[in-house]
Amino acid sequence: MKQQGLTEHELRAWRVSFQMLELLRTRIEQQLQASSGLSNADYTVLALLSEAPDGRMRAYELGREAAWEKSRMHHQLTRMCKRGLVTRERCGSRGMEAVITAKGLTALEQAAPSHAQEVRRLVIDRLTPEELDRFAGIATTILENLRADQPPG
Amino acid sequence: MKQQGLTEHELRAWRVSFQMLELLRTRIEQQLQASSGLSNADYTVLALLSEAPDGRMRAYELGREAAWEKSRMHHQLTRMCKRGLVTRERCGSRGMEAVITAKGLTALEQAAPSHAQEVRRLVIDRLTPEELDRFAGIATTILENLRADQPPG
DNA sequence: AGTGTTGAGTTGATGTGTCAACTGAAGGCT
DNA sequence: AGCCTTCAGTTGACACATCAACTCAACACT
Repeated sequence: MKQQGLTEHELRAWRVSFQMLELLRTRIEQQLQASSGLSNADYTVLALLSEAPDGRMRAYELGREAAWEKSRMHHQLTRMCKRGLVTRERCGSRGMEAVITAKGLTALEQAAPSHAQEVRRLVIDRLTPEELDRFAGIATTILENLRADQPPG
Repeated sequence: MKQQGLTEHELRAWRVSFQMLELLRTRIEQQLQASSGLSNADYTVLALLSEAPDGRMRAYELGREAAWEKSRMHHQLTRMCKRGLVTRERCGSRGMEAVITAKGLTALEQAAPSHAQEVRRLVIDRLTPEELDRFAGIATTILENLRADQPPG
């Protein structure tokens, strides 16, 4: 288990990448919050539900799709229930379904255009189509590796 | 202010990139936390301080370097003070300096190798040198744009 | 029947991040 | 002098994320 540090070059590449991630994340979050009162987490859940048949999905499926821990999803759904964006329904003996409400759907539809515009403004329009494709390709490579990887060997 | 939605292609590129970011962030965080008890935020602050002359830096400078809000930095330093990783010192009449402690430096040095190894394992070793450079280049482009951009017009 | 395991969901404690509102010194302006 | 603005820092409330521990039904095994 040798652990070689990073070279200067690699360290710089990593830091700029990581800081970009962080800053991009907070900007997207702020824009969403300010324009629609939804958090990124809210938006993710609403988008997943809105694309599912009947706007309903099992909690564990939501967790799998979003790559979230189950308790994170639980707390999130609790908060969203309180605000009337989704409801919970029993499903079989050991299951729970989340269902998007009319209010949730409205909120999503109201938030979507400016969210898309912000993504475009901050990322997509800054890159050539080739750069975007390369970026997505690299992201896919890393993501697949992350998914195939058990957290602490 | 027309707001064109994203194409299917762009949406997929965005989603895979965003999810990669999220998952990478949590994995790095977990590895750090498990191996050394430091959070990513702790590590960032300690790394910045350790590279500064005398291991000390003004709070607002730390905030600027890390691209954090001032209250985020304040809360973070408060928590780190409580754990003995840094101390605070008055600096002039309206200033505050954060100083890394021996304990903080030890924690950083102990955490660094396995952190670097994890970054290498999850990202750097998955990409060819050309891919890493392209990735860093794209990140730089986006980061510069983010920095030059006032949040909401 | 009894035992053990797995999987979905829940809970509470704690740590982390954001926002708005505040203090208090410095500096500018008339 | 008086007033205004800016800047660094502080505070408290709240939202969000993570972890460990728990419930309870389903399933497997003997």
